[in-house]
Amino acid sequence: MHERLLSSIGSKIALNETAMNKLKQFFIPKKIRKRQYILNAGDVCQYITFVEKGMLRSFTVDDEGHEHVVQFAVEGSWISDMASFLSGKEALYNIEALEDSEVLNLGTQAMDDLMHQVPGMERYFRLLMQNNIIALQRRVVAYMSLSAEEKYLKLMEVAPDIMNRASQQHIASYLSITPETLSRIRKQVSNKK
Amino acid sequence: MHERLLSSIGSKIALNETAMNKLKQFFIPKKIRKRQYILNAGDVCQYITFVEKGMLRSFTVDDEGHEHVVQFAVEGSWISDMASFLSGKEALYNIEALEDSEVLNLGTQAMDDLMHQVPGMERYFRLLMQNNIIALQRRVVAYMSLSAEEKYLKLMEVAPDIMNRASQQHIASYLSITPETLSRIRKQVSNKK
DNA sequence: GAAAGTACTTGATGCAGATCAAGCACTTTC
DNA sequence: GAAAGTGCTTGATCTGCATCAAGTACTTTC
Repeated sequence: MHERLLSSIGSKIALNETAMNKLKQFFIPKKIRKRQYILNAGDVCQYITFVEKGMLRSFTVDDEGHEHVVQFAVEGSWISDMASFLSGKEALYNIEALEDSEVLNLGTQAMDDLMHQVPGMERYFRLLMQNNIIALQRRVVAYMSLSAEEKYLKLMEVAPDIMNRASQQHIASYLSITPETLSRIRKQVSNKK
Repeated sequence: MHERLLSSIGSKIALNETAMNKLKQFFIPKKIRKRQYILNAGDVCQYITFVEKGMLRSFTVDDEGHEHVVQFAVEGSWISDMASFLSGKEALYNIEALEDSEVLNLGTQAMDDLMHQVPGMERYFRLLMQNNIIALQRRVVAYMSLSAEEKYLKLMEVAPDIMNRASQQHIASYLSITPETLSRIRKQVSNKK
């Protein structure tokens, strides 16, 4: 149940057997079923969640009732409403399982303790955050400079796994285009070859 | 020359006199003039830069030659091409001073040493990165769900200082709209009152 | 296996914001 | 202080993608 977690952390910082065993204890394992929510907008986000198996998405619903996918999380990645998790304020995002999934939840206090008690964990999280920023900046630039088709092709190139596993609606929402447009783009792209 | 830096760090972690003095030594102070570049796309980004005074922007130029402002940095904030700084690969962004400015540069090695030698700095940077992520996610959602006018009003609300100090072109670029559209929006908004 | 729900496709139409173009105001230069 | 450069405004036109609408295919339910 913790293989992915340990290999993710182990790839960035050195971990001995003792550290590994200690580490595990801070996390709460949980199985969630497809369509199940682990966070509802308006609640306070209690955990930062590591995905061992399956796939989740975070999304907001705007004033017109349109959904916007903020993030997909597959095996080996983290998901949360960080603003809410860190501040204790109401979450803006919902988090929903897109497949039956297994996750490891880390609470606020547990995260603090973990960083104090297991050497290197502060560093691990810093590196994680850094990589996250790089990815987010790229996404911002993509939204600013690319057409619908270009965004689609770029995502295809960067995250083909997501393209295969997520529904077209959700991919469209992530790219910030309508499902209709995505459908037309797909047709066009497949005709070109 | 280091007041802003020390107060920024001091607000997130405890710093005694000794730590403060030690800290300063890792940074290279530099004065830059308006329009001067401190990073050119294609070079490797050597520093993460703290702004003591003035204002800078990072931006990319796309295939059609259009500029896109990724970030504004005013007093008390950091700016860099993080992907390049961390990986040693070619930078995608340019960084340019929008006013005469004073900055403190932190090199890769210096950053590492700083985190090892001054307690709490690892934590400081983690917190910095976290807040950055929250802001970036908000920006992504804004791009996805808001109209040009709404994005303008939101930025006005969140960062009125930037609206006053940056040129209209740069603000338009940051909002990912044309200067013409921004001009029209401004007129509209001022008429409404 | 009929019925209802859900996901994707395809077509017709509309619109927010881009592009193109020209003019105005202010600032820098020598 | 004339000339050139730079930034903002305003108008006319164009366009990529959204919206609305209807149809098809596949999946779930009992």
